[in-house]
Amino acid sequence: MVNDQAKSAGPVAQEHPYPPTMAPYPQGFGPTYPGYPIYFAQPPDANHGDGSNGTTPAPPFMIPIAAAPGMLYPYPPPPGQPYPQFQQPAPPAAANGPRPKRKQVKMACTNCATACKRCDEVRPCQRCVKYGIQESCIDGVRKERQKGIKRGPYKRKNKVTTGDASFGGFPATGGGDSEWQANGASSSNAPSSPPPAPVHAIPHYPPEGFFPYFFPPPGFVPPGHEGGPAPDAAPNGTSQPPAMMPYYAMPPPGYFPFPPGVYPPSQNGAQVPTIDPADATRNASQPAESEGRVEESQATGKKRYKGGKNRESKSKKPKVVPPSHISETSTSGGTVGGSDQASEPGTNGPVEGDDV
DNA sequence: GGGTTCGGACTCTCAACAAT
DNA sequence: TTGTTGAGAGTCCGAACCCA
Repeated sequence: MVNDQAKSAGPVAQEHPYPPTMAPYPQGFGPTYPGYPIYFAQPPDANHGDGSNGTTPAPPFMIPIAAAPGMLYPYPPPPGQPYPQFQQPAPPAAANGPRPKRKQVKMACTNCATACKRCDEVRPCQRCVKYGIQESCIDGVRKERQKGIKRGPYKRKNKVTTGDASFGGFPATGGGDSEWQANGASSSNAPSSPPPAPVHAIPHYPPEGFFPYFFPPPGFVPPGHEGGPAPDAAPNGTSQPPAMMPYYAMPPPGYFPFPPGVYPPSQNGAQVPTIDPADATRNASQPAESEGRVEESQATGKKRYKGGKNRESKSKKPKVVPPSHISETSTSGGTVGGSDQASEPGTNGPVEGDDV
């Protein structure tokens, strides 16, 4: 069964409203070329400088690369170091890791909220456009949080004194600053079981202000956060990548980005499509969307609804359309689109204060 | 087979608390 | 005053169900 995203994977779905100025990566950089950043503020195009020397600043752009999972390459390997070869991530492996956080919109439109479907920030949202109900695609009204609710004494959690901030689901483990784990997977638990295959899934967005960096070459020991070598540096100079890729606010010593205009040519000249960062996040962790979700659902032991058509409406979120209304609208044919929006308030206008 | 419904997991927000 | 906690409120995944 295709889900909403899959169903909308047509032309409409391709028109992501963001990033607004995303431009295709200049042709000439093959999809397998690993030496460049996925996310550039300026494209490494000889025709586009940084704007400081009279060249035309190019718009921000981003490219997906077929790099090994967990690898981002803002900087090419140092001289003499070959570009590593990668394989596409194995979907099952990604499914074993913790699922990425689901990103929600700030406020879903009334139609999407009623239908419990994904919305987006723009109005009308893609879904409403798809179903031709953009007139009713408006933000709902968020209820005021009740004030004055007495809350019990809070239990202070043990403060983690490793001094590390965790970047959005990528907690640094206690062993050291550079001992990162993919998607928050802990390296300290499950000591007896063999470690899972290293899934170098990394955040698709490095911490703000940081640049992702490719795995150091053999023998390269990045400086630790406190000056010492990173504990997870590849021992004895093997090419075994660390469990987690470090981020560098600046290129590490000995590694410098190419100046504008002098990036090496591509290896195969294939065109690289642009991607939506949001989708990138989703896709990276869910290479095969349906498969991953099935597994994740099974893994979480998610109970699923077993009711019938006359099941009660959600207790948590009272629906604005009573069953009788659903039946009425679905049979009257007075709606446009004929989708799950048929029984939505969109056709009758937004129902505000439905639960007030 | 495609569309619809909606249970419930998941995420976000922010007031209540706790620490300083 | 600042930082943390945790529950309320909202989003939306995805399986069950419906219908042409």
